[in-house]
Parts: sequence; C-alpha cells; structure tokens
Amino acid sequence: MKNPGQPTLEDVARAAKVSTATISRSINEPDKVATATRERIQEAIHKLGYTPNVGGRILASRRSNTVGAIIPTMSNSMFAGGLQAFQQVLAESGVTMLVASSGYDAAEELRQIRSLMTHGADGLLLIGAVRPDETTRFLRMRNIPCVLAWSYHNDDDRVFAGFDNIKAARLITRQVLDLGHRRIAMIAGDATGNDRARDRIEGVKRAIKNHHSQARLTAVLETPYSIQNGSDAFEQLMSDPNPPSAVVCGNDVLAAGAILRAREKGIKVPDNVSITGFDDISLASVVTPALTTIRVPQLEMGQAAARLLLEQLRSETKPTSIEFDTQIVFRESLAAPGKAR
Amino acid sequence: MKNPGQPTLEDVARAAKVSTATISRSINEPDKVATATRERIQEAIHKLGYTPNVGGRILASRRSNTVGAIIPTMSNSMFAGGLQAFQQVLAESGVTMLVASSGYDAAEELRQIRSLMTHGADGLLLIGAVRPDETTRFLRMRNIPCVLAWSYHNDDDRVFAGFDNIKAARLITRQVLDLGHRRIAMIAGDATGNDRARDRIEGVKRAIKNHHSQARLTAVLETPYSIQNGSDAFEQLMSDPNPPSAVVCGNDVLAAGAILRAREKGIKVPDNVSITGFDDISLASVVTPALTTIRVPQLEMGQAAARLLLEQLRSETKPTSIEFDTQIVFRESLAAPGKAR
DNA sequence: TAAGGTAATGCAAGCGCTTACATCACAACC
DNA sequence: GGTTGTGATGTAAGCGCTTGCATTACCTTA
Repeated sequence: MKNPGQPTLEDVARAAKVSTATISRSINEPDKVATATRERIQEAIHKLGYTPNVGGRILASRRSNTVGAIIPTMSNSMFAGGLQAFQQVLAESGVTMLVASSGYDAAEELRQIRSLMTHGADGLLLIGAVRPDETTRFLRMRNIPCVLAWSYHNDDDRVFAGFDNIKAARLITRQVLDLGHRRIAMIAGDATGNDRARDRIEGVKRAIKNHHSQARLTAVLETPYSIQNGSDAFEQLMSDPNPPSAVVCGNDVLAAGAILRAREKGIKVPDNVSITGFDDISLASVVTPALTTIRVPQLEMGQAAARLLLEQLRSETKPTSIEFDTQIVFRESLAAPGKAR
Repeated sequence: MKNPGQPTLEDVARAAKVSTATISRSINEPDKVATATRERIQEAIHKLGYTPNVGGRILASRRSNTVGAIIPTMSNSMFAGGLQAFQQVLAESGVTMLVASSGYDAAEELRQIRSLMTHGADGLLLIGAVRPDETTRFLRMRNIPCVLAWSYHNDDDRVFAGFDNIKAARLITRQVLDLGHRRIAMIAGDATGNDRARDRIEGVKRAIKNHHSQARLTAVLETPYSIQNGSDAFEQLMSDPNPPSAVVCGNDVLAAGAILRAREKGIKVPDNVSITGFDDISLASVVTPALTTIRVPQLEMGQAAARLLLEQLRSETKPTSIEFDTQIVFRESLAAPGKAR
C-alpha cells in the first residue's frame, strides 16, 4: 500500500503494451489470456516489481480474500498448531488470515469480531460453540460465514470442525475407572463461557455416573489455565483426609502443575495418585512422569476448518460439519490405584 | 465482504442530509464536525446499520491499517507470546494483524511477504536479521516499513526490537565456564539462514575462546528444532569416549530432548553432565531436572515491535532500535562438573 | 459598517482494480 | 466470397471512500 510511485496496473499495461483488463485477467484467470501475452505481462510485472493494490481489488471485486481467526490465546501451544494449519490451507487458496486473541473474554471476542469484519474479513474461525446473545445476534444479522473449531455438537446447525469434548472426557475417565479407581477428583479449566471446559466436566461426570461401580467424583475444582493454578488445585485436593486416587485434569497445563506439586510434596505419581491430562501438548511428553492424556486433532481441525470456510465463501452454501475422534495417549501418569511399582 | 445492498456513505449522507465528506470526517476526525451534525449522523449510521467498506477506505486513504507478521512457526510457544503482545498493542491503535508462518524457509518467507503486501499490509514484523538478497532487495525497493525482532545488531541500520543473541549465548556459556566446566559441547539449532541460531553458536565459541582457561568446545551439532533431534544429538555427544561435562543447547526444546534422553540412558543431570537451554519457554520449568536457561523478553519484544512499527507508519521516520537484555534463569540442570550430590 | 478571521460543510477528483460488453482478427464452413 | 463462430483483447463504467480546496455563515474587531 502507499509509497507514492508504486507501480499500478496502468504502469504494467503500458510496459506490456496491453490493456489493464488483460493484465487483470492474466493475474486472476490466466487461461483466458494467450500464452505469449501472459509471458510478456509476467515480465513487465517482474521488472516493475508490481503488486496489486488490495483496496482497488476489494472495491472492484467486492470481496477481500481475507478471513479472520479469533482464538482465546496464542500464548500456549494449545491452538497454535491448528492455527498454523488453518493458515496454510488458506494460503494455498490465496486467502490471508487476520488473527486476534480474546483472552477467553467474551466481550473482547465480540470487539475483535467487529474489528475483523471492519478490516474486511470475509469469514471467521471461532473457537467453541457458546457465546453471549449479542455476539450470536451480530453474527446472524450480518450473515457472516463462520466455522467453529475445538467443539462439536450434534444438535447444532452451525458449521463445526471439531470434536466432542464430552465424549473425549468420558473416554479417558472410563479408562481411569476401568483401572479400578473409585475416588476421582477433577481439576477443570474455567468453564465460564467456555463450552470446551464445561463439556469436559460433563463428560467426567457422566462417565462416573454410568459406571457400574461405587465410583465417586469427590471434587471438581475450576481454575484458569496455568501451571501454578494446577499445582495449587492439586495440593488442595490432596489435603483432603481421604484424598482421591486419581485426578483427571481438564487440560495438560493444569495436569503438569499437578505433577510438579506432587513431586515437591513427595507424592508419587502414579503410585500414590494417578493424574491425567487433556490436549497432548508438547508439555505432556516432557514432564516426569509423562502424562497420560487425550490427543486432540489440532492440525486436522485447522485444515478442515479452512476447507469448510473456503467452501462457504465460494459457494454460499452451508457445508456439513466434521467431527473428529480423539484418543488416549498412554504414558506414565496413569496406573491402577495403590499399585507400588 | 458485503452482502449486496449494504448501505454506503451515500445512503447515510442522504439520511442525515449532509455530504459524504462530512460523514467521513465525523467518523475519522469527529472534532472537526459540529456536535449537532455529528449526532444526526450517528443516528443515521445506526439506523441504517452502516459499516464502512474497507476497500473504499484503503483505496482512498492509501493505507490499510493492517500490518503483517511472519514468524518461523506458530507450532511452539517460542514466538506465540510475543506475537500476541504485538497484536494487542496494535489493536489498541485500531490496526489489525495478518499472520503467516514461513516454516524456517527463506523462499517461503519471501512468498509470504509478497502475499501479505498484496493483502494490504502497511508494514511488517519479521523475525531475525538475515535473509536472501532477493528478499532484502524487495523490502528495500518497496520501501516497506519493517521491524525485526528476536535479533539485535549494532552495526545494522534497520529497526530492531530484540536482543543480542551472541551476548546472550556468551552470558550463559561464561556461567558454565565459571562453574569449572572445561569440556563443553553444543547442540545448536539449524543455523542455515537463521542468524539467531548462528549467533548463539558464535556466542558460545567466543565465550570459550575468551575464557582464561583450557576450556574447549568439543563439538557443535546443528539440528532442527525438535525434542527428538535434541535427544539424538545428546546421545551422539555422550557416546564420545571422552564426553563433555556440559552441553549448551541453542534452545529449550533441544535441551528438553537432551534431558529426556539422559534419563533414559541413566545419565544424571547435572551430576554427570550439565545441560543448559535457551528461551525459557514453559517446557523449561517443567522438565526434570528443570532447565537452567536464558530468559528471552518475548512480550516486551512484541510490544516494542508494535510501537516501533506504528511509529514508522505514522511519521514515516525511522525510529531507533531497542535492545533488550537477557538473563539467566537458574534452575537445576546446571551445576559444577563432577559434583555428585 | 467594512474587513478579516474562523469554524462547518460541500464539491468533486481521484485512489487502482474488476468486469460486462464491445470489438477485432482469424479460421472454418457453406 | 460471405457468413458465422471463437478466442483474445480493449473500453469504460463504476466499486465506496478520503481529502484538498472552495464556499458559506457567522463572529470579531477597528
């Protein structure tokens, strides 16, 4: 943009001795232009160092080839991988990604949505399914193409590229139960306005409830995403005179915190207490003992989200949501209760 | 962008019975418009649900209020924190961030630069100082406002918001030397086209060379960023009949890999061998033993980069670079050699 | 009262691009 | 030879906004 003296289509046209229309075509629909002409144009473009001006392009074509992505945070690797995959697929189609982060704050998210739309986003990637009415209304009213990732809900007609957090949480909890644990506690992420955290809690509850045993969920502590909080929550749980034999965590960071505090306190994992994580971020394989956790298909979700969004932009139709499976990654932090190795 | 029938400035003008110019002013320079008029306009805007069209705005104002950021990768937390800080500062000034990742590939980086410029970036955040001639030429030719982060070079007249990797590497290496280590090996990141990795190697070399002792750098292994590679490199180093007593790593991920393999092999850290990292990502405090490493001012760099970039965009002047200090974070993986605790 | 100043607004010329439509050259066919 | 079809290219009308300059209305001041 800018810098007086940037070459324009007209300059290229003069250099290549064709009309601006032909050049525009040769850029956007190459096969509508004769090969010889196209080569001449290429040369001129290269020589002048021409790049199209977005403003003109957006104005004339009435579309910006830009989409926005709003993620809760970039500061941890939680979403970064998916975001990168998303961007790469978009880039292949010549679409660029605007990014903003909401800091898990719904009001901020709405502000960011507005800002991205003002800056020309043709569509949006959002994380999770639940948001305040005002946001939902805004999205509906403006009829903004949208893909929701990291969640999946059957009964929802919006477009998802994600997984069912309830199912995933049930999966790992059932594993814990099947190993014989009967007193289970949970350290969950903050579920306020966060359907992923909420669903994971729900999944743990259901798994325990449906298990044919006397298993009990002794406590659920909700706490924001940080190692420190995980540690503190763990300590609190273990100070119970009758502590749990397994602690299921809503994400790997909280679980890592728990493991660190366990070591400090001389509590053996998994001998004295089992700990499980969720997300399988790189932390999980690096703590000692390594975390048994749920692998989340980050890259796949990012790629799928990009495809679904592109599809919406191109055809104005609503594509069908994609549900991904999750699976348990077995490492060292989960074992049968009371087992001293 | 834009469902047909979106109201335009002209519609608002008609509704508010003023000229489009006045409306434009009332949006962009409110105090140049009489209060009564402004209120009338506000009302009309609200009633019509008007939002400015980016295309027109960019075209007419010759500026997009968008900047691009190209980072080597989003997949690890290395740059994510800085990027988020960068974005937040920009957002406060109404500027949006386009993001792309190059995968540590210079050709891809140039492609991304082109793409971001085409999509309207007014300025660019890039990581590191070194790039191929073609890229440098492109940036110079187009006279693109640019801030380089994660590096700092005195003798370079471009705008940096970073730290001196040589200095930082010397700092931690001197610490290793001062503890008495005399056989030191390095596991470095891939230095091809990567001045951060290159400078860190250089820093280690200089520290050893300038130390008044018989200290030797026994080996330098360059390897791409991954835990696995760190592990393998470590194993290779330790298979030397006369292995190093300290392994300095070019980043925390490689160091974490080294620590993991050490445990697998029954090599005690730091009793048998000391290991140091670089970057202080969250991994560093979570591995066992926790990594002694260099803290890098991620957030500060991101914020500073944003400010420097905004300054360039607003005033067209070249602001002065900012150099940040780094410091050693002392944890458990570094100790005097041969010391069995 | 006239001259001069100031604040508020309008006028209109683009900004650089896309695209519907028009034109042209040429080959194929009758 | 005339007609028609086809592919390549040109023409020109905007897309919606900003902004330098002109205009207007009204207030000061001498």
